Amino acid sequence: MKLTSKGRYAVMALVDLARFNNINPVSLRDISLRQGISLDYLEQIFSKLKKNEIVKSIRGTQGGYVLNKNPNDIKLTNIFHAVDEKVKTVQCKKESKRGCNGKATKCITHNLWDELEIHINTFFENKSLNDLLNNNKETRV
Amino acid sequence: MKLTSKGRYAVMALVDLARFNNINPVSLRDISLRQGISLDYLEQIFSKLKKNEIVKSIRGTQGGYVLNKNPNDIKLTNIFHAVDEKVKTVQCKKESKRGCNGKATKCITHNLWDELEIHINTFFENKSLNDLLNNNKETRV
DNA sequence: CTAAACTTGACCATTTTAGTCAGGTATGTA
DNA sequence: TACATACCTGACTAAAATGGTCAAGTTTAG
Repeated sequence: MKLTSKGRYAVMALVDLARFNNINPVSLRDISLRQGISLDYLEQIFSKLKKNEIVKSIRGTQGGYVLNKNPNDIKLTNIFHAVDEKVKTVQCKKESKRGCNGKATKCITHNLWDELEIHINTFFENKSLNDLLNNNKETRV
Repeated sequence: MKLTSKGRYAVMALVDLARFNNINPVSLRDISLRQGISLDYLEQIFSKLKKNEIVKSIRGTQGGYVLNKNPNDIKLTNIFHAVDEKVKTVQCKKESKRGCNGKATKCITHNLWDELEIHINTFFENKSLNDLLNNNKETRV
């Protein structure tokens, strides 16, 4: 069980973006340099963030990206959802007719995984981009 | 971010085992049939569970596996640890000298991933095999 | 009109996952 | 003692996911 780097990068990039958000659009090139993330990969990620209306793009010279919402209203759960980072514990949910493992009933640990998903998602829903900004200010050396 | 099936199977198999534990050793063959998990794969998993002293094996005809501890003392965290299912959010911890992404400092979201790991691990530490047994009894159809 | 920056989609090497396969070894029972 | 049952071990592998790169655009400020 691990987080993919797509999700990690998305959050890192958005925190970076949020820091400079008030002044100017931020170019992916800058984020790439500051955060050490490949430019091409960032483009894939921001394409998804834009589709999900988390950021807006401004084209042309001096263009870049800006947040499309208040940092307080951007929850981690929104970010992860945008880049297809989902908390998935059970496969069994797919086949709605049959239970898990092709049996007629739910697998004996089904409830557990449901609980776990809720537990993790709760964490993501309560954490906003703004929380991260503050947390980072406090603890930065 | 998802759970691997090795971890899921380990928990499923142990719940199955715990149900019949008081009477006789349970053969992997039976678990395989009841839970729809490949026998060969189960053997890999139980080899690890045994190394971690979660189960004991009894060889020969009528042999099988039994729990090595009270179901109350087997926490999910023990099971996952045994089968190498770990909650991993940050890569950055590996290179202790340098920070994340080869930079000198911690990445700006480092604290977040630490918090998340703790959040998830807490869940696993508080859940025992016994909890699962009871939970399953209540909700089974 | 040109350089900076966004946009899109195809492509790919590596790693992980989720097993299978092919051999064993130990032991209770007939 | 034979043999069936069940554990034991390690090598192997197909398929999927990951973590990107590459190429070829389009848009717009200056």
